[in-house]
Amino acid sequence: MRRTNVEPIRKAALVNAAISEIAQAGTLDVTVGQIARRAGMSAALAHHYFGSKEALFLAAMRHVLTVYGAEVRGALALARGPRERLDAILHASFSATNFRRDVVGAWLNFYVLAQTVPEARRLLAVYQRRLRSNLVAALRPLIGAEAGPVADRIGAMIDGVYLREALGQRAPDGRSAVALVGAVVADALGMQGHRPA
Amino acid sequence: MRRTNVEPIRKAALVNAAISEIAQAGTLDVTVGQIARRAGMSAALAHHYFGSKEALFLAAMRHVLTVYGAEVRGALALARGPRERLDAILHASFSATNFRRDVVGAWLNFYVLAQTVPEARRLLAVYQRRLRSNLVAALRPLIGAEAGPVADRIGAMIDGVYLREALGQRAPDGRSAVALVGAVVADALGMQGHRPA
DNA sequence: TCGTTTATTGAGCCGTCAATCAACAAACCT
DNA sequence: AGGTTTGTTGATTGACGGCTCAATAAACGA
Repeated sequence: MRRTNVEPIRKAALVNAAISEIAQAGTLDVTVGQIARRAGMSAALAHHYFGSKEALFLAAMRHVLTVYGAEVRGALALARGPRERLDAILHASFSATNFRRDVVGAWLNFYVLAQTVPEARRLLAVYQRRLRSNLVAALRPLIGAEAGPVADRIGAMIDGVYLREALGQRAPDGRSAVALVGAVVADALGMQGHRPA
Repeated sequence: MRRTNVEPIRKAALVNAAISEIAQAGTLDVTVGQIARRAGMSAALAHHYFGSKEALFLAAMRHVLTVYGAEVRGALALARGPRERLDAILHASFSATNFRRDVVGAWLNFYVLAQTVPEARRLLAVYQRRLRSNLVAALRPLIGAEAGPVADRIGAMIDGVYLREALGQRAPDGRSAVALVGAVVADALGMQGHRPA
């Protein structure tokens, strides 16, 4: 066995470079060469490690989803009670690591990719299912049967805030994003009992 | 002067074809040739009328935004009172013409385009400003100073529902989309007086 | 009829980019 | 040292797509 196993290092560098480049130029214009240069190696090496441009994109997407998932799980583990679980999900979604400009830009491009590439579609579907199930689990003790519909609202809201951030001219602000979604959550919880349906 | 001025006809055909093709393949893979073929003409003619691929994309984007804007204005003209104005905006946003799969797909790609092309960014910014100002105008008589923040929530919610629809496997359902956003609106309006902040 | 304007296209140039390959470099083992 | 595995790249290829252009067809006016 080699002493320095460079493969994972190279792959990680390429994945990070891909995220940045994709966010900046879109999957449309970004070339393997650009990504490789940013990662400090030749285009040939990128092909050597990932085989194809598409495979590299999917790896980048998996990485973003993995990091996000890990952060959510970590925050949930510390939460005591349903309200804290909700807060944990929101804060993880808009944390400094996930709510960065380039990551948000990459997300947007992944959505576009998902319209064509089945594997990308599958990955996004997994993310959405997990998010929904986490939300429902936290909401159920608070509002019972309403948990499903309310989870759908919050989920759409999170995606919407992400989408808008991709276009915003100023740097992403996790705090205000949490406040925005948090208001919807508070409304939905507060309405319990005030209205029949 | 020619009897039949084909130019506007050709341009409209190209714009519609572009929307469909973009939604299906993304701005990445779609070629001018594909769009032109769908519109029933040669790629050379598409270049003749629009000059460049990017100009064609922007024309398609303008068309989508124009149709949407006209529909909102039309619905607002018929509305009596703030509540009906809110409903009018929602229904126009998710009407059968705007909430079609290919149109939603095109929207998504326009967002990506806006990350690189300044003119696309400008167009999206105009759309967002108009939507917000319409929402605020309708909300102000109902909730006063809260109109601004609530409009931001509803706006993000609409975008989020659009985004999710682009990925959904079943056909877009305007009714359920209106219900989703409508619930947030109802919550926000209902909360008036129940909470201090 | 004939020239002029308008509409349209096939062919091709030019550039780009994903992917391949053969060769080189370096670390390791024996 | 010699050989083998691992890491890396420049050069090349093959394909493709945006865009141009010269040429054709058709509609019109005089």
